[in-house]
Amino acid sequence: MDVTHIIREQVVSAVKKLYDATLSTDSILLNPTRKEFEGDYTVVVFPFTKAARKKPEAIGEELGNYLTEQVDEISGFNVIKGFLNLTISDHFWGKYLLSIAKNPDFCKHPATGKKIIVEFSSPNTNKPLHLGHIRNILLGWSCSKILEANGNTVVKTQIVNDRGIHICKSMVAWERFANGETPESSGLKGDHFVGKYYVAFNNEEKKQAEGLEEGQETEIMTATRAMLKKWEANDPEVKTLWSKMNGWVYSGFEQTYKSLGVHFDVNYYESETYLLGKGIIDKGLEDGIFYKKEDGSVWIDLEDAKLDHKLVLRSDGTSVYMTQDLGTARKRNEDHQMQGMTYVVGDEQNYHFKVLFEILKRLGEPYAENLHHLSYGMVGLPDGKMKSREGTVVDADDLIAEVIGEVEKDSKERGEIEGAPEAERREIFRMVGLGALKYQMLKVDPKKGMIFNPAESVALQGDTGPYVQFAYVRMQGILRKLEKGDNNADPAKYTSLHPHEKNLLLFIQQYPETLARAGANFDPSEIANYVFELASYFHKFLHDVKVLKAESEEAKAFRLELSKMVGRVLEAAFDLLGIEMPERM
RNA sequence: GGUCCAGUAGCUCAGCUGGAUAGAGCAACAGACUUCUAAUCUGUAGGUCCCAGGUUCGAAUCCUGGCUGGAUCACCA
Repeated sequence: MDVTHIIREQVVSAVKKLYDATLSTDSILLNPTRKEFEGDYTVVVFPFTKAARKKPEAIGEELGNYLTEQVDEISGFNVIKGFLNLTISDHFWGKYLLSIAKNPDFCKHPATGKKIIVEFSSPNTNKPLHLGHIRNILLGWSCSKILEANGNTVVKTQIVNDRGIHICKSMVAWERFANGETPESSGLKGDHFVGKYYVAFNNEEKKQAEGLEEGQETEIMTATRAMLKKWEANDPEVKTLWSKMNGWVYSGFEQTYKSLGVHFDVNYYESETYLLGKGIIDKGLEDGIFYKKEDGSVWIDLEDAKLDHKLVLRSDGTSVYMTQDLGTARKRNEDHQMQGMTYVVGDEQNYHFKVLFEILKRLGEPYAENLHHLSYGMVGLPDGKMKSREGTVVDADDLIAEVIGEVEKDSKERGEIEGAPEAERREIFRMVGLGALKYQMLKVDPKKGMIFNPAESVALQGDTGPYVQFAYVRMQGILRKLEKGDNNADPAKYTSLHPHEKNLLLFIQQYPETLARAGANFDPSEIANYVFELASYFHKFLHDVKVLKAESEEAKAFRLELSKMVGRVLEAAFDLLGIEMPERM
């Protein structure tokens, strides 16, 4: 039983008895006591002054006396100004530790029965993934894991932007310049290979544009438009080329996803969804949700939601982005019967998603009350934005390789795992490198823009992924050294807790609510910040307290159990960030 | 111009629904490995929480107005 619930309930009944005022348990302000004061939990008593008609200090004294007498778990208190600091008795903690250690579900919440679709990544098929995609993918993956840990069923999906003028550009360039070259023959990864021809297109177009009047179209661009027309007319030759080149890109993406440790449950392709949604418009017109202008275009009036008027169908009857998204949402509901959907998309589309959600609501879609746009800020480089034209794009595969290489170099200097087999060492470099990269990307609040410095590669000390992994590794090291069957002592008999030990338990106790909050806010950074703090308390604990050479068998049993529990929470929390834990490093 | 978001230490960032003397990490400086892995720990130094008002016992946090930066407001996707 979480001791904060006990305190809340007891404060409510104390206030009722002493001052005859009725409060709800969640209106009680209860915080962990700040480090500079004595105590474990602090009740803020200012809010009771009205009902009690007494000074805050007097209320604190009365409440403190009442609670210490009535509540077994509370062993003492002190009052400073309007703050009542309560001390939890040491014998509570041993019992608490055993109870959570026995609970296999401590790190997750019970099932909600809800199914939620999470859409992320959603790449174009004309160039490789870059740093911006990495943030998107990691956020999407982590958000999915967090929603799952909060008891939801999650369907991970991406919508692949596989049609349109951009892919035709690569196709035209390949036809003209490749001489039949393929990823296999060139030794290039498929997405990089196609990206190369996208660049070739841009170079050629630039060349052709020289000497042309402003507004005049280049020959290669005209050819590209013609190809798009053929694609739309289902020209078999064009479609074959299109499938071939997209196939190359997909196999490249697959590799990148694999090295990031992510996958999708379902893929949607824009080539299959871009015509959806028109039926919704027709029905919405009948129901008066949309209106038609004289030129035949269809709009929705969202002024009462402060969103202005928005086009949903062109005058020539063709779809816009919004039409397609409406159709895709409905199709997903037909496919999966979900209770909600989360879109991981950059914050430049905030307006689009506000409008989309508002329209879905007005259409009465059953999942419309549970839609969320996980909006994230752009990833910037220290010297400005990433611009593909200026070649300042940070390639995803390069970055991953660089980070792992950096870890390898660093690890060799340390020499700690030099004796391990080559395969195991490579696996460790991979886990630690990705851990560093993922943690760095996920620890900042998604909605804020972030600066990423690839030149400094990725930090390995301090507030980093490896710092947390190292805490886990140290725990594993203790378990390895533990001699089997030499300790039958009861951890609950250990009742003179070191401040670090109490601190760890107090903090572990906060994990469930942290998880719930991260889920409610769709915010992996809350998990990252939590896990860093937990690791930091554990490192301090290991520095000051001996586990294997504890002063008593009870102390040793308690510390082992505590260390294992810390390890469990660290591992579970890092799993939510998509980061693996090495056994040694 | 309208809307949305951000502004906290030299740098990168925490700070939850208003609570005590605003916190970490990096970088700098000074220390701690015959000890369960020093990818660790301890200390020093570093602040006009963008500005000005307001709300109240109390504001980095809420409200109003401004300043700065970003995004967006297409019959583009």
